[in-house]
Amino acid sequence: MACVADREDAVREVTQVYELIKLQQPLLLLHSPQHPPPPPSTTCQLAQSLLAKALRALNVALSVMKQQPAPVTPISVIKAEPHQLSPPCSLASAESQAAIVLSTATRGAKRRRSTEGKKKNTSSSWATVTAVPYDDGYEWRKYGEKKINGTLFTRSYFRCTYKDDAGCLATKHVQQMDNNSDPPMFHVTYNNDHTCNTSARANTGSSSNLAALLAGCCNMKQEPTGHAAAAAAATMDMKQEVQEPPLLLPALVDLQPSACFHHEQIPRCQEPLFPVSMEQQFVCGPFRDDDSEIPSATGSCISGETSWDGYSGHMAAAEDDPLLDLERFLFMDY
DNA sequence: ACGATTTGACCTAC
DNA sequence: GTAGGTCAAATCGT
Repeated sequence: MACVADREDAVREVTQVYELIKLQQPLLLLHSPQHPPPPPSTTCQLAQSLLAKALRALNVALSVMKQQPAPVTPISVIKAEPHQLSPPCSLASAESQAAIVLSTATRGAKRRRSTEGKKKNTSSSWATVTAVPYDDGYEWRKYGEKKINGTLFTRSYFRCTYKDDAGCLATKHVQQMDNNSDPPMFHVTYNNDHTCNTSARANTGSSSNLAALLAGCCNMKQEPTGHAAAAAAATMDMKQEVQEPPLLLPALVDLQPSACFHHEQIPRCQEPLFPVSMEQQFVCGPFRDDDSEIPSATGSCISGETSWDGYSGHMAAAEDDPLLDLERFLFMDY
């Protein structure tokens, strides 16, 4: 039986760190193109310190969260590796699905992409399970929809809006997993990194992730996320009044796992969080083949709501998974 | 009018 | 033949 006080403590700690990050953000100049950035070394030190604290707090919180019933909005992100893939979607429950990750690489082993220019990217493919598949920081244009065998819902295909302009080959497809979970979960598979913008942006796969932000800050390559969340949401029917998201981190208004962020609240940290390489570089240690969801969940922590849920979803999916693995993972570098 | 989405056809791999 | 992925004309929304 989970202790409510522990949970509240965990949430409180996360909140504090989050607020700290928010307060320190002007120093980080994560989104302040008007001001010249501080020296890279200072920036990186501060960023890493904050990130370490955030991860530690999140770890504590998530440790408690593990005791809770799986909330909603599970999100897991993983660099797809053929050997760690689950069998094609039992599509049974949201909990189990949270950890299910498929790759186009594996599918590619079964079949190759049909048209030219799309078959060479099996190495740049990753998948995520999320409740918010359409707001991942990039602009997508839908180019197809298909009913897939064994699925209840059609699969939607998207490609980068800037495919023509910048030759960006990034694509993704979104598959709703079932209608048993609330909110509904989507399996999103990404192919190809974005080449329509800076390398940092392309590598992260999401301009919104804190680690990506930190990376961009340290590398001084982070660009204003011009065509980010606003248009991403515009690609779908879940259109809300999405404006250019606030440049500063939003207040951590609600850490309750059962709550859902509105677009205005989402700190622009939807999935995919980033490819493995980025995550390894700035957040975590080496991945484990048998625990591949953990890094991704961690990577999403800073964003708030969705990460919590994602983590919980993962935990629910792997009940035997000891927290020690997570702690080892989180504190490896501290 | 322009851009985005829809949808059936087509292509390719298995 | 089947299934997944993409194309492109038609349609829709602004």
